[in-house]
Amino acid sequence: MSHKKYPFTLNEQLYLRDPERTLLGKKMVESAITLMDQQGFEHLTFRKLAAEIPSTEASIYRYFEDKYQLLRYLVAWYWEWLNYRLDQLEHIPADPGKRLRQALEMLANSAIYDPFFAHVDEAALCRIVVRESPKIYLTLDSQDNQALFMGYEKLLAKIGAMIHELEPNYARPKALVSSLIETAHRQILFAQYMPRLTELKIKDGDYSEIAVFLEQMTLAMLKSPTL
Amino acid sequence: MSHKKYPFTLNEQLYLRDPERTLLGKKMVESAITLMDQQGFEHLTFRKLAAEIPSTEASIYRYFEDKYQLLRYLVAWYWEWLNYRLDQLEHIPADPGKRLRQALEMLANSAIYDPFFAHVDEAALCRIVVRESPKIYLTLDSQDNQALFMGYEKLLAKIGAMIHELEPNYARPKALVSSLIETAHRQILFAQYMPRLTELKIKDGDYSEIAVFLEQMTLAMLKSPTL
Amino acid sequence: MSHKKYPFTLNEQLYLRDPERTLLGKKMVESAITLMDQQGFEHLTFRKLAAEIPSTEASIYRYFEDKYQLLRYLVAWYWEWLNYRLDQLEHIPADPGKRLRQALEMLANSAIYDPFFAHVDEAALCRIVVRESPKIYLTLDSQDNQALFMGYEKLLAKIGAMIHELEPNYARPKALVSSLIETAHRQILFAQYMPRLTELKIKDGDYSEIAVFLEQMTLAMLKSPTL
Amino acid sequence: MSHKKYPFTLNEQLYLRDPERTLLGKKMVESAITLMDQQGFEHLTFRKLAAEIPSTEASIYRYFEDKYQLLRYLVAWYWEWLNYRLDQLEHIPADPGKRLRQALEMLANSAIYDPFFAHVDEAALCRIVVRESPKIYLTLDSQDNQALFMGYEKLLAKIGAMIHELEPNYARPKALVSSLIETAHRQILFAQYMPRLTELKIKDGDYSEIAVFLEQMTLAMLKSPTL
DNA sequence: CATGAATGAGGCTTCATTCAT
DNA sequence: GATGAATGAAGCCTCATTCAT
Repeated sequence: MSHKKYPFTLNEQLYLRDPERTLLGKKMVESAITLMDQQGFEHLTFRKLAAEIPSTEASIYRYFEDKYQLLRYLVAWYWEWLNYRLDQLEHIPADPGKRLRQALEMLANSAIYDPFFAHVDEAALCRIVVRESPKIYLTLDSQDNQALFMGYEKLLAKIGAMIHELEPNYARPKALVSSLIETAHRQILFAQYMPRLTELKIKDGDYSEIAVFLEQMTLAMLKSPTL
Repeated sequence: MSHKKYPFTLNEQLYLRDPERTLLGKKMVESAITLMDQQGFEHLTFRKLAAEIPSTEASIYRYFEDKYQLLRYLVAWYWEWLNYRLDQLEHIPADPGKRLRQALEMLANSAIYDPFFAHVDEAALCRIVVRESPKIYLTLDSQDNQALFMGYEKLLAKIGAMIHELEPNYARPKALVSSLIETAHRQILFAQYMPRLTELKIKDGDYSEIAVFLEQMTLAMLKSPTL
Repeated sequence: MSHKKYPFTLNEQLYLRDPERTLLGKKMVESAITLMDQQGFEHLTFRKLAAEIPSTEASIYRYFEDKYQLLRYLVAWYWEWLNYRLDQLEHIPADPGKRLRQALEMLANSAIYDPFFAHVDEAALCRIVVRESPKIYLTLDSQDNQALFMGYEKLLAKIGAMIHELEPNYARPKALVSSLIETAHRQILFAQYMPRLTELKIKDGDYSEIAVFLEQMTLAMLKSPTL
Repeated sequence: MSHKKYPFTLNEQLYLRDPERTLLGKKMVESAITLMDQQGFEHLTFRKLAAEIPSTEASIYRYFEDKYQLLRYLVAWYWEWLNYRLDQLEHIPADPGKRLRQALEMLANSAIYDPFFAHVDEAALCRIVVRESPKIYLTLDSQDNQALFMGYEKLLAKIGAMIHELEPNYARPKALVSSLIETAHRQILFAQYMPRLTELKIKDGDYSEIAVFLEQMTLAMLKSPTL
């Protein structure tokens, strides 16, 4: 397990000891996701995490400075994972419109389990990112900021490039793609927990209504004359 | 001050004693907004809040069960305030398109100070809503949920009705309006704190780029054939 | 109600304002018994009591200095009530042995509701006395002590006199009667909550096994040569 | 000290970390007994206990869940200690009557210091048991109950067996022995703090009057025909 | 490298009491 | 005489972190 090549790497600022390199570290990540998802980041403590693993608080301190670094690690992991999935798609040759549509579909499915990473519950991780990341944005110093949003920026760049292929003159690709990403997250959240705030539905793990909404928004914006 | 008619009322579930009815209560709201904005909800404690007012923890507990209820109060206040502002706009007779444009402009300006409520720093409150509300969504039982999102739903209904006037056949007004609201919040956040994630800029309190982006998105969606 | 002649009076040290003289006062006594029985004296507070009545903390302070005085009031009330019941029995002329037996039976039934005092749940009050009175014994200064145990001493004197009639030479009537009283309390407690500590049973409110045990103990002691 | 074999063990439900195994734990027990005896269980707090040791509240919480578990620990310790003392007596071969008399004498002396347990003030502990245990009886769920009263039950069984040797047909040995135990406690209490409730006296640590009273009660009951 | 133990600081909440009406 | 509001002090408990093994 620890010998399998890991398909992406995270900045060293995001941990003290790389949790992917030991079994104990992987359990930390796994349990941290479970606990944060269930109780919220605010109520996570190293004591509870240690009890869940089970291990000791002191052991966790060897891997992460504090729970904030652990959260940053998870959020950064999430963005890198989306990039990794996007890269997988690009192996498939296709016309620009189809590739963009696939990318949007992937965003709509951003809460879906990836068996390649056995110890990560991506659906739970996505909920964590949705809930907690706005808070991180406003707390960070620029150092941490860099490490965290490299993944987000790469994503904007890649999907922005697809847009450029389709509509070379579109003026605000980053604003559009970041809106698409955030809209995907929000509409998934609303569909699942506050159905009175949207008409979109998720039925039995089928996110196609979300995907269609994103596609519609994208196409409309690209055709629309920039005001 | 206490005789001035308050233009909207909040559900009784949102407090123990109505903070609008006493000077002490208003100070609580004012200081809570300041502290939450500066340190984040997680780091707010009634002890710190009491020190800021200044008063005592025990006094605050007479008004709010805990800091979670206080946060729910603030978020609900925010949505009711947006409704109130929207109602102000509607007094002005205008053609449907112009009224919708005014509504979107108001959303783009949702972080702007309203002198009518002297003790509320709306810009700070908006940041709080952006940062903390996703967390509330996932923590609530349905009781609290109701009280909290009545304001949000009313907003969707009102702007939805404007859309209906312009485009009676549009199929997903709630999904569209909730996306517009959330996009407004996000783009404001990105423009201010993570400028590498969007091209939109806010210059000297001028939110017009945000407003234009929202209008463009709206018009594009309404013209676009529903897929 | 407040005009009905009260059949016994309590020392003025036991209250600030006589609770028997107002409806509010009676509710205090009634609710205090309920709460102390259910949650224990330690967890009783004037706030909870006020909420139960319902009234305010400040009102209760008009009647009792603090919860300790309230407890002393209740315990003293209990002993006076037992005296009152004993006096009722003595109205019935009977032979000494029968009268003593009736007294013991009354002790065995000390947890039984007396409809004359509508606002007092004697069974609950008895549990309170059993649970809390040992604590009072060791906390009191002699002033309070006097007021509290007058009732207990009168009871010892009365039943001691009956014993004297039967067995004029018995040397330790107070030790015997106080043991009987305490044994009654304890065996009732054990029968109800810790049945593995005694063979005695209480079936459907029938305390006769307890009564028989007390009678047996009394008779045996009186016949036995004092060592 | 930690190597000396401890002559009895307490159920694991009665603590989080065994206080007998560390110096800090022993100090907790010692100081808890002192404070509870002086101020009463109700006024004991982990803060005060920590100050007395001296240590911190957090450290105490590693040993005991709360002060209720600490009280349960002490009460259970007390009953196990009586059993231990009874077992010591039984090493001495003797005729049944003499052994029973020795057992009763031990009960009458249940407040006497045992130098084997240097950190336990048994006289204080006995007062605590007398004052506080009735309260525990009525608060317990059955789980805790089991752990607490195993010691009491064992005591009843052992002394009950002695009675059986003397009077094989006696019908209610548990009721008798539990009454003897409780009478011992009560008469000691009365003799020391409320001398007007009993003729029995304790002079200079001489509990023989109590012992004689218990013996008399026992013999009388055993000779008495069961009603 | 991992663990068991300890603890200063601070979180959340309630209490007991008083004051003004 | 009764009530509503306010508050200093203290309750209970957990956290974040360090140290020694």
